[in-house]
Amino acid sequence: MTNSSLAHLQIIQPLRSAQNTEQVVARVYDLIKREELKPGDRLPPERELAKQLGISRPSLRAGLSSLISMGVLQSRQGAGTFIVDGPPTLDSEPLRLLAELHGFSYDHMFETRSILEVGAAGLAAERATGDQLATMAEEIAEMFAALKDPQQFLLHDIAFHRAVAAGSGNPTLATLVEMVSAILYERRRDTIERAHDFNESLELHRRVYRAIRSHNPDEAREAMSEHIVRAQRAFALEEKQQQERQQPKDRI
Amino acid sequence: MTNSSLAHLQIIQPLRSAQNTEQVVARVYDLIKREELKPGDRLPPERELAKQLGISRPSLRAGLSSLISMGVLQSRQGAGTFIVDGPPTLDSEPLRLLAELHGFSYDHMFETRSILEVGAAGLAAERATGDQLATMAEEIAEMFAALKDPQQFLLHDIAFHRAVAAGSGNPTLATLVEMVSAILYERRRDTIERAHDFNESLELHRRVYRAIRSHNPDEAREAMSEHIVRAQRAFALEEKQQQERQQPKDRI
DNA sequence: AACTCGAATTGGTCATAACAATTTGGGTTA
DNA sequence: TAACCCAAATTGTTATGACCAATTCGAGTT
Repeated sequence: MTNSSLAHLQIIQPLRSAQNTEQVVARVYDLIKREELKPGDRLPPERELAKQLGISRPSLRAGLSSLISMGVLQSRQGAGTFIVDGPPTLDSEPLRLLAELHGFSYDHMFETRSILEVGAAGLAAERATGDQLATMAEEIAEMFAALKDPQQFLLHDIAFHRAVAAGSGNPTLATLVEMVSAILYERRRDTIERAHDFNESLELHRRVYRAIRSHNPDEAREAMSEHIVRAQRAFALEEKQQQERQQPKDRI
Repeated sequence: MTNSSLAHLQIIQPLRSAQNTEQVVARVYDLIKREELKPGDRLPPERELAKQLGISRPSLRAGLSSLISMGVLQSRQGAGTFIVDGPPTLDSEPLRLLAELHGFSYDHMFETRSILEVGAAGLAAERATGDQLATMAEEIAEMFAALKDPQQFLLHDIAFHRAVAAGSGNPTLATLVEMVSAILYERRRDTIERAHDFNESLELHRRVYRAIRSHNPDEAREAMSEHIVRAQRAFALEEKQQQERQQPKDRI
């Protein structure tokens, strides 16, 4: 609270990036909006884009770099720069950095994830399409097949939750779910090892699925809430095991 | 669904930005983590940072540009580059671009905002500190004082919601609330004009506040939910008026 | 003691060049 | 003819160096 009392009343800071960077972002924004480009398409080469905008290539690259780190673009040396395709799979860097900067804890992330996913499950119970339900069922089947393979199980776990988020029919919500989950999943991928009770996890997923399929929002919310509480416990356990494995090493 | 079936199973793409950009991000991340730098501090000059990392200035700038657009850093020509201070007031650019890219609608954003803020209100009812409650009360008083001034009213409206989000005791959640709200508020700042019933809005805010103060999570959630539904209606109305004002002009 | 102004600092931009990975197309070969 | 291979073109990646613009800060002046 050292700021002036007006500082935190601002809605959005007027101009944070350099002028040229803003220009590049606006230009890409424009290309997308005019529908000259759609996800998967290739941007004009840097040299040409720079000429179009009347700026130098290093400046252009600063702008593109922003868009890449925000997960809007993706570059492949020799091939080109592309508009990111597929579902809104946001790169989690922004949140990860903010997390570090402000000392977010995993507990807070789980709490947030719970709020988002419980909401998504409720909406999915009202709106999920047949295709989306089929995807959920399919991923559950894959999870069952992967009971002995933690890494594989985790992948289908993710896919299931993604399907639920998509089933909410709300892309904004789905994107936020993705952002928060990505950090947690990535962490978990490193710690997950031995199979604690995946059967229980599978059963909880099934319960969520059944509730959504039978269009019961309250039950879907309740089931998802319960599921995430358990997931958080499993996560905490893995963290603890991880620490115990590392501690002796560090001590020597 | 044109991708291979494995593509959307990836958790996080391994390396999206250029190598040097990654290096810069990692370096700043590191400086923050080692607590050599804290919010508000100034980064070493670009020329020196570039030398430290053994990369060129343009490359360094591409990295810094990413961090600036993610709201982690802020540059002032002649002064230096600083770590953003204050509450996690995330620049909304990332979401705004994704919104454009995937065609998010305002309705979806409101729905998402509702899920987030209802959750935040519930948590705030359990955890809000005396200071945070005082801030909420203060902002409501300011809103009352600004009943005739839409722009001013909106600012204190924002501040109130920010206080509730802070009261949740969950910075992750608060940041997401900020991201989604920023887009909606910014849009509203442009359309808000004549005072439709601000008294009703004020009363709804009071109801939320009372519920939080009396530590009643269910009532807080219910009140916030109701409030946002009304806000969405007001927003839609303003959008409609805005269109009606513009349409005749465009037609001539 | 207050003010002014210019030099130093620092971010913002540009031009050019060289490098690395991918793509593409022509030529070769089976 | 079809498959393969290699070299040239394309395109992103990085570096060097220079100059501009805004801010900062201190020496000099009033």
